[in-house]
Amino acid sequence: MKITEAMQNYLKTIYRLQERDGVVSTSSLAIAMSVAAPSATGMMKKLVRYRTVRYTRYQGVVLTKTGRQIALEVIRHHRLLELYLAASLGYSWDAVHEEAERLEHVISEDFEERVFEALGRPTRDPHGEPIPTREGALPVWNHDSLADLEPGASGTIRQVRDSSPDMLRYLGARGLVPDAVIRVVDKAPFNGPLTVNVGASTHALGRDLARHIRVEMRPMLGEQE
Amino acid sequence: MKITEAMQNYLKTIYRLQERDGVVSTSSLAIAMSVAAPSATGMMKKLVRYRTVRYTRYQGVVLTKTGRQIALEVIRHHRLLELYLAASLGYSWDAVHEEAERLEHVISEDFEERVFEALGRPTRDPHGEPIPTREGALPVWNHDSLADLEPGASGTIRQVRDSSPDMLRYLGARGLVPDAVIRVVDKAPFNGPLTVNVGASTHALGRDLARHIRVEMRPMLGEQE
DNA sequence: ACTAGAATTTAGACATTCCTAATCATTCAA
DNA sequence: TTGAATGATTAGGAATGTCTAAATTCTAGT
Ligand SMILES: [Mn+2]
Ligand SMILES: [Mn+2]
Ligand SMILES: [Mn+2]
Ligand SMILES: [Mn+2]
Repeated sequence: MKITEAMQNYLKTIYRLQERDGVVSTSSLAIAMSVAAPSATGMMKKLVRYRTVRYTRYQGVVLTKTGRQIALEVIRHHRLLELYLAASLGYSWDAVHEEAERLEHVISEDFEERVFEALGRPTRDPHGEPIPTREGALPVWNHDSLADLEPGASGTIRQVRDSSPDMLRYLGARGLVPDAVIRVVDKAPFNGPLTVNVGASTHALGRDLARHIRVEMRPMLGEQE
Repeated sequence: MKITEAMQNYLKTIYRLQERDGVVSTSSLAIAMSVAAPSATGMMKKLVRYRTVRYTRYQGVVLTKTGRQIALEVIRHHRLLELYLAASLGYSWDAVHEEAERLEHVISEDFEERVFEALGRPTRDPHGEPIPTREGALPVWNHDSLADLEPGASGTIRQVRDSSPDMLRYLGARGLVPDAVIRVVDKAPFNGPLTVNVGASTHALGRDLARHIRVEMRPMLGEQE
């Protein structure tokens, strides 16, 4: 009754898709996992045997409580590792994901605990994502997407959502990282770019980029009428 | 043409047995790998296709140059990881092996390099075993087994050879670790225990234990007649 | 309500790595 | 020199995780 690495990856992916879509379809899962649809169907049957998902033919899957716990355990490993690689081994934030993706399945609980303590019991990873607790609790934040802010709005970047290393490098070079204070100067119409202020500099950001950035808004001054 | 984790483990084990025995028999390999003999035979055929071993039916195997390089690469990962776990995460020397055994197959060359530098380009692991260089060079030391020393002999412990966590804990608690200075006080006959001096204390060690300890002898005083 | 097209599942296959049972080769001792 | 014991290989099969091709089910548009 061992949870294999493949099973862990499916559970982790189902967790992510379920957050986004509710019930998870076989095809969306297959695409997210980069496998053919029948592979996903086959794995669903296996995950049912392990009581980690509820699955109805042609109707998609959702995680059981057990499945969610396993997913969160793997996500905890992943995010602790990302932070450890960045903080203790000097990895850049665009390089941590790939390495953590393989390590997450092989570290022991002892390793997890030592890293957790070495990092000072952190709660967020280098991209600002919350780190699940040992008990599998995960704070749900609902920050605004930078793409939804209007000119004049300002706040603090809280998360830069999973994106390509290239995009992360681009954003990082411009100071668009968690905890940076940001202000929207302008927002061009027709899905045009946002002009934003970060620190001393100003940047034009396409909507695709802006959508990946989550901001905790500061209440706007002079809006209290 | 990917070298799988199973292949890496076989190559590593063949390397170790070849150092000890020369040509490696299927059965000794199977025992060392904790698999049935047919599994070892099957893997030999596969390793031949990858040109990592030379194998003649009923005659055993030896590594090719390629096979040896791969084995040393994995051993480098293993020993760097053992040292890193001990030095940077506070693992005790009896716990590092198990964790390194799984991590060694999944770390990147980048991770290897960063750990190597973080540790100050080390040359020996927590058990005193030499760490192969990036290029796959490995110094061959020929230290004496503590079991072979005679009363009066003294020297420095250089290696404590692969043994059980229990044994390592026992030896560690008594200061019998690499770089410790040791002197043989007495050696009981009939395969009896050795009485040794380490630091300020004296211990009686059975031959089985003593065989695992490798010592660099100091030339004995007053032996120059 | 039908039906075409999309989504999903089933069928069958392959690569890995391991196993047990049976067969074959080697070796050593009489 | 021969045959029994030991060691090694072959034969056949299971589990895992993937694939393509074919069949099935669902869903929307008419
Ligand atoms: Mn854990
Ligand atoms: Mn992350
Ligand atoms: Mn390496
Ligand atoms: Mn070691």
